[in-house]
Formats: sequence, structure tokens, C-alpha cells
Amino acid sequence: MTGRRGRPPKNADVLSRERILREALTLVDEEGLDAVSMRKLARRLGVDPMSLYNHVDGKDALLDGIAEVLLAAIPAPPPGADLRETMSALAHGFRAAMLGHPRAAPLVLTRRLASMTALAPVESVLAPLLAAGFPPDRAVHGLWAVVAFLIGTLMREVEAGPTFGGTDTDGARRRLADLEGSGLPAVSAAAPFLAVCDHDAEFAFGLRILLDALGAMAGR
Amino acid sequence: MTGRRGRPPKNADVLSRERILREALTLVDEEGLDAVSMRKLARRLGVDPMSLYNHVDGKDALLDGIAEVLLAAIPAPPPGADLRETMSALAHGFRAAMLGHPRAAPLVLTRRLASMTALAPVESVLAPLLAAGFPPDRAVHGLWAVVAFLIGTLMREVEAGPTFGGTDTDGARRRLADLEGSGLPAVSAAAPFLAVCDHDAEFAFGLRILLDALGAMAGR
DNA sequence: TCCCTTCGATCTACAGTGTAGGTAATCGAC
DNA sequence: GTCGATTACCTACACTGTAGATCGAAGGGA
Repeated sequence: MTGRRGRPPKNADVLSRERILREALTLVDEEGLDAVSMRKLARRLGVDPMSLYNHVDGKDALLDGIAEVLLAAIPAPPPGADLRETMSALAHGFRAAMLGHPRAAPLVLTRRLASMTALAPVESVLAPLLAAGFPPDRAVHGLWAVVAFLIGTLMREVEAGPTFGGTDTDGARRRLADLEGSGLPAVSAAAPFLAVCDHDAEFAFGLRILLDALGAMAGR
Repeated sequence: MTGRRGRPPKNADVLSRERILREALTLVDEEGLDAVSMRKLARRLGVDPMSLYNHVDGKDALLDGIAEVLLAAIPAPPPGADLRETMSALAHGFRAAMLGHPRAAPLVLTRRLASMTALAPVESVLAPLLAAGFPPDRAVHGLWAVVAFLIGTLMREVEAGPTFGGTDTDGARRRLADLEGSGLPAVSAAAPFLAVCDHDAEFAFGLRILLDALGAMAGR
């Protein structure tokens, strides 16, 4: 009655893993991670909740799937580039991919992904490091140092929410007052820079420091 | 019958915010974050679930509370130390605090905390940066770069779980085989170092790079 | 043509969740 | 003694993830 049972007629497949993941991602974009439930997702797809389980292994696997969609959006670095250009391009590509879906980004940043999708960028970073003369163990250390920085900054950036940027918003003013009245001298002195975050500048600063250090080590 | 109603007699308060947070933390330590529910926590405290709401604002506030307990465990750095010693001490203190409760650490690493507890370490880092001649905006950038690195490494470290360390475990062997058979040349070459993580060495490496860079900037 | 396996969508059901709203018992202050 | 505030308990509601069974169409052989 409510909806016909059994397999849908003909080749008109109602569901597919891709369709589910796409809809899930836009659901996260619109309502946030906490709003994701199998039932709500199914409702948006016009489908019974349990049907999702024919294409996805469960809620956790669904979230992993979204994470991989995000990771797949990182463009490959230009082929002829040197170490610094390659790492910079990948770092900016990663950041852009996360900022394109800020509410879904924690799925990438907080989960240990072991898929092929996650391995491609690793290869793109390791290759120039090895070519620059890094022994494999140091190359891996350098890779993880940069990855850690990326994860950390983006975590901060993405949790801040879009209302953190403006310098004259109500929130910023209140934060400024709180910091100045904290009684901590250094915090008070730096309060204007703590109250608002110039994420672009922070990202550039940290990335420059790290790439400088790696570049210096490559020279040795 | 099941339990007497109303306020408990005399000064024998059954519940308190501290007791709740303590029990919540050991619950997380024992069973992980997903296992935390108001009902289970109440059961362990021998109390009705709704009673918790008299001391804690809701589940989210409870988790924030646990995060602050973790943060409060970071020891203050030695007072007379210079920039590098101070930042190193705080970084190691932060790491030790997180590794002391690996399953609860994501609460600190993934939440934006705005409490006084979170501000104390910030002061401890900013003070020597400013004293070393950093202008406030650069000091804040340096602070966040180090914080981002800390968040990122600890995220990786804490999610890996305790079974990631050993070199001859089954998981390590399987990972090694996967990496070598990935078809990616750089990944294959560095596979032995990708399959197992020496977290201590990684942490030391990244921290050294960052502190070197900041030290060099302070000299200018 | 019939039969039979396979597959995907549906339905039911269950144990568990966070918490709003209401009630009763005890306290400190007057 | 009276009164408001505090605190523990109870009920109830809407919602979650998903195991298990069921049904109907598609496709392959005979």
C-alpha cells in the first residue's frame, strides 16, 4: 500500500552507493554531523531506512564513505614540481577540500582511513621527499609532521564555524572583553589577535615554517 | 521502594559535579566514548538518570567537563625556564595528559574549549614568546602552529590504539603487505616505516622542527 | 513456457538514547 | 511554623541503529 514491496520494476534502480553518499554529504552540509541518521537520510531519498543497508555496511561505513568522497576531491599536484611546490599544492588542496565541506571535515580529520583514496596523497608527498634525498624514515617523519599540522589547523578552523572570522561581530567583541579581563598578562596583551582568527594567515605561517625546515634538511 | 524519593537526608549529598565527572572519565577509560550514556553513567553511580541533570547541563556539557578535567592535569611549566624549555615542557605535559586517557583525549582535541582551564596553558606559552620579542600577532601565530601540531599528532596517536606500536604484531604485518602491494613506488619504498609508528620519535621530530623555527625567529 | 535462484526494497520489532515535565522530600532562612 | 530553594526520582516521548523476516520482480536454464 504505502509503497510497493519487492524489487523496483525494470532497470530503474532506486538506490546506489553513490546516490546515498551524495545525499548524505549534502545532508551533513545542510544540517551538520549530529543530524545524520539512517532514517532521516532514507526519508530524503524517498526510501525505507533498511534499504540503505543493501548498499552501505552500516552507519560507520557510511561516514567513512563520506570521508573518502572528501578525500577524493584533493587534486593531484602538478607533475613536474619540486618538493616545496608539491607539498604546498597538496596542503592547499587538502585545506580547500575540507573547507568546501566544513561540517563534514571532522570525518576526515578524526578517522583513521586505510583506503586507497587516502594513500594517493601520501604517495604524492613521499615521492618528492625521497627524491630530495630523505632517508625513508625521515621522509615518513616529515610527512606526518605536516599531516599533523594540517589536521590540527583544520580542526580548529572547521570547529570555529563561519561566525568566527569577522572582527566586529558580537561574538568577537565579547571574546575580546573576556580575554582582556582574564587577569593573565600575556593573554591580555595578545587579546586582539586571540579574539579573532585570520585562518589564512595562520595556515600560511605554519606551513611556511614546516616547509622551510624540511627544505633545510633536504639540503644537507 | 526502589529508592527513596526527594532530597537525601542531611549533609550526605549523593551526587556532585566532581563525582559525576570522575565516574564519567573512568567510564570513558574503560569502555570508550561511544559507551557513554547518561543512563549508564547514572547506573554506575547508583542514581536515577535524571538526577545527573541537577549537576550537569546535559550530555554535551558533561563531555566538556571531562575535557576540562583532562586539561587541568597539565602541569605548569617551571617558572624560570626560557622559551624553548617552556614550550617543550608544556607540549610534553599536554601529550602526557592525553596519553594518560587516550579514549577521552578526542574530547579535548575535537572541541573548542573556551574555559579558564584552557586559557592557563595559553598564557604559559604566550608569555615567553612575547618576552622573546615576538610581536603579539606573530606570537599568536606561533602558538597556534604548535597547538595545531599537538592536536594533529595526538589525534593520530590516540586513534591508532595501543595495538599499533609493536613491530611484529599481526596487524603490522598485514599493513606492511598491503603497503608494499599498493603499486605506489614511494609508498612501497617507505612501507616499513609507514606500517608501524614510533610515536615518540615522530612527536620529538615535529616538535624539534617547530621549536627550532620559532627559536630562529626570536633571534631576529 | 515454467521453475527457481538471486537480489533489493520493505516491514516489524527491539533495546537503547537524551531529556522535557512533574512530584516528593529535605534543607536553610525567616 | 512557614516558605522557597534544592535535589532526587518517576513517567513519558520522540528518536536512534539495525537484526530478521517477507515480498516481488529480474534473469537464467530446462
